This record gives sequence, structure tokens and C-alpha cells, in this order.
Amino acid sequence: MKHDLQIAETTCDGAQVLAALAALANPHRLRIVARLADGERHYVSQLAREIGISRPLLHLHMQKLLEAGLVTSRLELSDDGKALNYLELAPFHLSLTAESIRHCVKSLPAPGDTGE
Amino acid sequence: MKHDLQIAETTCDGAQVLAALAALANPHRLRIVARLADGERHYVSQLAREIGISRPLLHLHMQKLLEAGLVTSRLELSDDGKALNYLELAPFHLSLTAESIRHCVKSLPAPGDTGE
DNA sequence: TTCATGTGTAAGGTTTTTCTTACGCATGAA
DNA sequence: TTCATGCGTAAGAAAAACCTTACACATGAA
Repeated sequence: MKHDLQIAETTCDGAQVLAALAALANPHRLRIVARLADGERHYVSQLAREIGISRPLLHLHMQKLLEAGLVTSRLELSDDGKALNYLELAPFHLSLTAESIRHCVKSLPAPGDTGE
Repeated sequence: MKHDLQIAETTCDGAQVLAALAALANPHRLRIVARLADGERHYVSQLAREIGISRPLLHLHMQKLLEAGLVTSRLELSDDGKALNYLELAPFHLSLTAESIRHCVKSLPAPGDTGE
């Protein structure tokens, strides 16, 4: 069985939780995720039109979702030879509670720490 | 029975979800929440010392948590007459999935909309 | 070739967030 | 009074996020 990206439950990597939160804390990116969850397949130019934002802007937001691991991308060749970049949701479940936060904050680098 | 601030499950106010995400998407604020969940009571000057940040900085982050409704504050008078501002966690449960996001994005104002 | 489609990214400006320093005001104790 | 504690907030710098415009490259079709 394939597991979802279970965030903040058992694994509890503070940095990962933080990345997911930052990635989702934006209206455009929430809309992107929402679209990608509608059962259809979407490539980036198409998705940009659907959401009503420019392609470079979508690319920027897409990048954050990719880096957080919430979205994956796959380049495909269409029938007429165009290279289409299809986006897919990485199934995730972010479950946050004061208690779960208390737990996963322990794995956060200290305030002045650079993580080295 | 008193309910938690159930975010993104049934209520699904897009703006509220967004506010909660933005409020939590910061390492200092995660630490604040974590501290407030340790069972002790904390007033702001004390909390700032515990976390290791300046009081004005804590005040700033505190503000975001207050506005998102994740934290409440209550002014109390100590035995020696000082006014202490005690912070408390509003019990919350943020459960986010692609599907739940798809649902609550519907209640988000349109991209160019100012919400009026 | 020219056009319409797709891909990416760099440069620059605006806006927001983040943080520090410096105020001002109140209290009780020394 | 002076000091240590608590409270809040304003002003300005620094950093990060956000967004637009413009570029470069590829393909198939007209």
C-alpha cells in the first residue's frame, strides 16, 4: 500500500511541516492545489489559463509546491509533438494540532542556528 | 461540549484557512504555539525570554496568531500589582488534504477581487 | 518563413514580512 | 527618587515574497 505524505503526525519533521505550511499559505497556490484535485490532468500553460494568472507567475508558485513535495511534474510529448509539463498532486494529509506542533517543533533548528 | 476551532473540515472558510496557514508558516510562531501547549501558563515577557527573542518581536508574531484566532490573551494583575498578559491557545485542529482544499477554495474571493 | 503553441528563466520593481531600536507609560520595591 | 519589572507601539532598515515584462528555445501547421 502506498502511503500519503503524512505531515505532522508520526514523522514530524519540523522543517517539512514548515515548508508545507509556507507552500499552502497563499491563495494562488491553494487554487492550484484545488484545480489539481479535480480529477483532470493539467499541464502548466493550461492550468495558468484556468486559474487566470500568467504562466511565469504560475511557474513561480508551482516551484514552491514542488519544493515542498506537494506536487510533482512530468514532461510528456503530446500527439502533435509539443512538450507538455503535466502536474500531479502528491497525496498528502497535513493534520495540525497544538499537540502535534509541540512535538514536531523539537526537530526545528534553534533560532540562531543555520542548520549546520 | 466545547468544540475545537475545526479548520478546513466542515466549516471550510477559505479566508480563515488561509489566515491559519499564514499564521503557522513561521518558525517563531510554531515555537510560540509549542510553548503555549506545554501545560504551563505564559505571559508575554516571560514567553519572549523562554523562546529567546525580543519582546517587540514576540508581540509582532503574537499579533498574527491572535488575528488568526489560534491564540487568545488575557490581562491579569499579579500579586505585586504588575499587569501580566497571559496567552492561551485556542484549541484548534487544522486538517488539510487536497480534497478539503478543493472544497474550501470555493469560498475564496476571486483573484482580482478585493472581497467587497 | 511565419504563426501559434508549448517550455523555461532572467531582470527589475512593488509589496509584504520580518526584525531592531527606541520610545512612552505603569507598578512595587529599595 | 531610582531601579527593575511589566505593558504597548512607532519608525525605519533589511530581507523575503510576489508579480510583470521580456527574452530564448522548441515544435507542428499554414
